Amino acid sequence: MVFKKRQDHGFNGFRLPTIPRAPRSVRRGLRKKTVEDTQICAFELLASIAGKLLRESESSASSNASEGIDLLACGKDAVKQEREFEDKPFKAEWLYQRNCGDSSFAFEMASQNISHKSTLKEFSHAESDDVLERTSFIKSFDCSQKAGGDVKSVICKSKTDSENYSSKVEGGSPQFGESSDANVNIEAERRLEVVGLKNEDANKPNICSSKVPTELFLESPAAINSDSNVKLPLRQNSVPNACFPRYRNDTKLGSRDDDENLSRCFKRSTKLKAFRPPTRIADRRIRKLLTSKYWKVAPKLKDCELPRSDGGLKPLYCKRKTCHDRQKCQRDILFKRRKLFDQISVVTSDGGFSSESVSNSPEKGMTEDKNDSAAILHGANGVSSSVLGHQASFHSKDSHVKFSIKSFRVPELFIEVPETATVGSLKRTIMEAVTSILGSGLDVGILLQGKKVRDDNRTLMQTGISCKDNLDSLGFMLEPNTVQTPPPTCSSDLPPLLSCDSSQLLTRSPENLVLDSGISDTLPDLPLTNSSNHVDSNHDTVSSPTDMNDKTTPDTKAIVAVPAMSMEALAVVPLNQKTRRSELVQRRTRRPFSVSEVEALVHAVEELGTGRWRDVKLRAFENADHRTYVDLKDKWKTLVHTAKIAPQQRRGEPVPQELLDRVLAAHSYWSQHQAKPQGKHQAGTPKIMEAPAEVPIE
DNA sequence: TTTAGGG
DNA sequence: CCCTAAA
Repeated sequence: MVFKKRQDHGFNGFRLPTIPRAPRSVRRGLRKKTVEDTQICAFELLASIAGKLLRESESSASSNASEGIDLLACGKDAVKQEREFEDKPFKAEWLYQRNCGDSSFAFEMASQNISHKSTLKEFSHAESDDVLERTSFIKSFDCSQKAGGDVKSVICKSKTDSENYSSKVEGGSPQFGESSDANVNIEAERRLEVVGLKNEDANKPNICSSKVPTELFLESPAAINSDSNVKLPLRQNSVPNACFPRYRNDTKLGSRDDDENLSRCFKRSTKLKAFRPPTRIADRRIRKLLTSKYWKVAPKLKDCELPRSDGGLKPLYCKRKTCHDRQKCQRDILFKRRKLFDQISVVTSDGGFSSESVSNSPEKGMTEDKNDSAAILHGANGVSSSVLGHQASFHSKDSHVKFSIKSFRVPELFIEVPETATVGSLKRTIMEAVTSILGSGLDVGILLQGKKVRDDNRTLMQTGISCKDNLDSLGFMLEPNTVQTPPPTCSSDLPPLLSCDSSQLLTRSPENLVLDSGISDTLPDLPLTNSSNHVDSNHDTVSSPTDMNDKTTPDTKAIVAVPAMSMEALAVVPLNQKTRRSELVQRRTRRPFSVSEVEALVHAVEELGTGRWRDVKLRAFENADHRTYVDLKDKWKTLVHTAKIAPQQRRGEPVPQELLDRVLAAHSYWSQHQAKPQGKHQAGTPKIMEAPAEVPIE
């Protein structure tokens, strides 16, 4: 029977195509992509942060994103800005400098008036989880620069000492957190100054592949203590722990409430870090990360997945409370969650920073990475910091502690996305998350010998940071500022859609997929920061374009949004974000092929063969703009598959067996006559046709 | 832009 | 359907 039908169709269908191929130019209607998906590279991230800081410092005052960008621009001299943390006693100056040649990026930060006692809280590697927990609920991004992969390291020096110390700090982000009241002001003395940039290269052989290392140097006056007089020396050897045992458990001065909670959520994730491949290359862009492979991998690597997992939606990043809620919310079966784990770059001994995080980019894999990797392994935390042999002498009160930070680590960003989400949406989601984080503000955490120093009030001396030994192990971490992002009910972390509205998602309307909206909400209040998250919200999508509330924010966004590129790119980019968004977008709505379409497809393929999808499109789907040749090719693929499987296993609108038989026949035929044979086989070759006979003919 | 494949 | 590497 079947047979017959086939014949009926005649192998006519298989005749060589008579139709000359139409010029490709003909095609139209296919979807176009923009290449430039937003990608974030570490560098950008860093830049954005810097920009943000600037802005804040400047406060509303001015500037457009452009300023930030400008700073970044190559060749430009460093710009300094002071920033005051209103909340905080600190005043910091950031110096941004980036040279094209050096690709050095420096921050100069001076903190003044730090009168805080800080207590340390240790975290050991073992504890790393905790640390992570606290710090991150977000996966960290590498700040590595895209290109060469920059390594970032922190170098500490004490001015007094001629010697330089370079210590690398693993994730370095300083937290400015909570010190608020300090009784003591140590103003001048305490300030941290950011010292000029240095090229690693000069100092060291750059292990890092990165051509343009970014370094941050901080110089802090030796005297950390309120009393400049204080002596550091004794402690040098002592481990912070020993020194300040009592502090350990101390309350966190500024500590965030949230941290712990958050951390819990993420604990597991933290482990992942260890696994991370050292590879880092700045170049990589997040997007790559996004790729399915990574996703898949990541989970495996870790155990971390949240228990709640399957269900459904997951918040981009959770804060503790939200997590619970969300869990409840999760229902969707449809969606799978994916997690993205990014790690933060770790500073390698040589200073190379590793950003392994997302980057997959193997290309660069530098040897140096090993170090990094090791570090990573320890604790993703970045706890490990290799120390360059630096000697620090803090004897003098005057002495300033100098350090350069080559890389910042951003805490893990935990992202969950429905399976149905497209890569584009994923990208967007990440961007948003990043943006949001930035928006909400990053805190800088200080790690001393792998332990997180929590109390901001303590002087450097008190904490032992001034000690040379400690400097080596001094690290900074960038962590999301939990505090700022209050966990407003649900919305806070996750986009509402994801969290609760799974149903919508299910519907698969693309719009629903948009993650942003929720995210944006998340960002709270910081004037500057807040809306930033929206970066892309798409106009197309549901989310409201309200994105930017502030003008101030734009910069951040801009930076983030910008695909990682050369500095120039950064400079340029600022304006376009929205455009991008639209493009990144959602996956097209699903439009199952109707039987008639299948029939038309089969017929066209019978005549044209496989491998000429454009022609098939033109012939049979000329008017169906929503069917691209890629779609047709994919459909054919699925038809072939469908035809091979048991009918019971087929899903969706049933395709007449007759068509499936033709599919197999044509598939078989064309697979054997691959080339679109000029020779004419025409109707002939019944055998071939029959071959497919796998199909249950009878 | 198309093809060809993997996801 | 998406995303990409190759053509």
